[in-house]
Amino acid sequence: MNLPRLYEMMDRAFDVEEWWPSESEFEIMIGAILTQQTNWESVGRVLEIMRHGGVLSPAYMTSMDRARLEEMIKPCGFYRQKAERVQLLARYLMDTYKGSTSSLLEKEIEEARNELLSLKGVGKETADSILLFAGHRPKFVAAAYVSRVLRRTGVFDSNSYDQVQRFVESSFPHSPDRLARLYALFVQLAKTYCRARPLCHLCPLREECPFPHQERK
DNA sequence: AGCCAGGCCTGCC
DNA sequence: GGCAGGCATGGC
Repeated sequence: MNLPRLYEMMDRAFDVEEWWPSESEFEIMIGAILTQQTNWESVGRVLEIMRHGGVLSPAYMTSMDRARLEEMIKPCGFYRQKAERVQLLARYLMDTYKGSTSSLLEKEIEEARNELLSLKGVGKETADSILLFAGHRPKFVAAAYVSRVLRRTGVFDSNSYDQVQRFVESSFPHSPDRLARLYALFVQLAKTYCRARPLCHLCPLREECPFPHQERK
């Protein structure tokens, strides 16, 4: 098995259009933090409420009362950390770019990445998600799901974020759209059928599924 | 009734 | 550089 072939198989089996729905770059950035170790459906509900409340702008979020922000974020878990971190991000955008997200996202990519990484609560996966989905920049998100799928398919065996990222970026045609789609496909496959308890018998890849049909763990 | 979720930070080695 | 523990709510 190799990566282009795995991509074609997953692409035929899954529909990942509109996989990261959003109305603005800032909303994607906030969502990227809220979704850390958290079910996306919970995040979507919170974002919906925020959108409706007119909260989703750097200026407004910077000025918001912390306790009120925490209450809004509570359903996503880790709400104290996340409230602090989204507010720090908003404040950074205000102080550095007058609230313009594109000013950050359109900078030279490694420079933008390093700035994101310097923010509290923004690690590699979150920074790369923001660059890829909000900035449409060619950065692959080497999430845990990705290395899990690559290992089980025998395509690439490493748990190192940097190694997995380098592997994908160097062995796959990497326009932003393709990288985003590839990432979405990995997550869609892994979260649905290849967790701790594999559901291979339900997987739409069926006999084409490259995974060993494990029973458990 | 547990286990898991579209991670990150800190502290330690 | 890697690893353990903490962070917290909600869905299945």
